[in-house]
Amino acid sequence: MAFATRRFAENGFHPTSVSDIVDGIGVGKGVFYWYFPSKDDLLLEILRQALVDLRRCQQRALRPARDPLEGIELGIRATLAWSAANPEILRLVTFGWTEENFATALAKGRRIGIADTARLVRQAMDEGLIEPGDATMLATAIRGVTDELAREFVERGTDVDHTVVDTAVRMCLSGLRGR
Amino acid sequence: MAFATRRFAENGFHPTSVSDIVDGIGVGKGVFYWYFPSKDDLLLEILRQALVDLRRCQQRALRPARDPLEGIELGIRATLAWSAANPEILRLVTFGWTEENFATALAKGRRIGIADTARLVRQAMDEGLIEPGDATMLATAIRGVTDELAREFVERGTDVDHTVVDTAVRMCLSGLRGR
DNA sequence: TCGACCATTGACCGCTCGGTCAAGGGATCT
DNA sequence: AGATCCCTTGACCGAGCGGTCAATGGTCGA
Repeated sequence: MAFATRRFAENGFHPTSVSDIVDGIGVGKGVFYWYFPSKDDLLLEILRQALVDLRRCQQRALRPARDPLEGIELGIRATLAWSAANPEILRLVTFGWTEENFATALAKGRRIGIADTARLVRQAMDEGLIEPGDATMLATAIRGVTDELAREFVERGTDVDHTVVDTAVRMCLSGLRGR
Repeated sequence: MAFATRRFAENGFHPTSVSDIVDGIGVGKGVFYWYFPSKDDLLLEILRQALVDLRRCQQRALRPARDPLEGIELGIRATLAWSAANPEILRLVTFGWTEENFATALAKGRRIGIADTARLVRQAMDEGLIEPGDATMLATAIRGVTDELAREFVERGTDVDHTVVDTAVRMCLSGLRGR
């Protein structure tokens, strides 16, 4: 799976053949189909595991938060750190959105992620930390900032340094606090 | 090109064959290769035209702006309106990022778009409307908000109503104005 | 020592793909 | 009428794909 992830990310999913993968790791083709029912299922499995891993990272990261806004901040930082550490996965996710059977799996993960954030946003509203509003939409916007910055810096090959992370955090938090 | 755009968006680029396209519009295969050197070039051409069209829309939209921040706002609104009007293109763009020869074309368009925004941000800094900072990075974050919200609503099939646009605008502007 | 069984091999299959090209309209000009 | 040129056709091609499977190690319990 690690090797396939790398190849898919470098070459694209369709242009990378099953033969490429098995030849690359020096095994026969049969062994691939012994462990995976199809090439599509391989990618699905890679995506599923990645989403689970990301969410676990986020949850672990925001545990020490003392209030919802700090939780959001820690979540953003964790997401960016994870993205920086898994650039290949990001490319696969991007591709996944362009074909239906992968997109449905991703949509599930995204709904979950946004719901996680929205819960924190709603808490912040309840505690009077920010003005009331559509929590889900705000959570979507936050995801937008983090996703795009992550994508940008993965692409540029730059390490995600503090400046970027701080920008993302500041934009999201002051965006939440409203005009 | 219109038909191919639709098919690519629905089915994915690789799963849609040239035969699908020419059969779909009722012409022979030869006529395709008379007008396009290859299937890849067709997609490249679609993307190139789309990026040009988007930029033209943005430029036209922000002409009546009286100050840089208003320019940014009008640009965001124009981008979201265009995205809502061209959902298929958005899918193709997403796919394009996953394969190198399309990604390079897109990267060029993105650099241009971010530079356009960054110029406005820098102007706003010079005029003292917002605090100084890294204009390009802020422009990147703005693009993140708009892209993601656009993608979200295109996907949900919902029309982009005023609430969404206003949220995007508010997040970006108050994000710019800083803490 | 000998099956039983899990894991592995890679030649092979049918199929579809992107791309080619000889042949054939059908305007337009001479 | 004939020649020229532009556009169009669709049968055809080699290549490479995802996926199969009979054959074959290699390991371990009896």
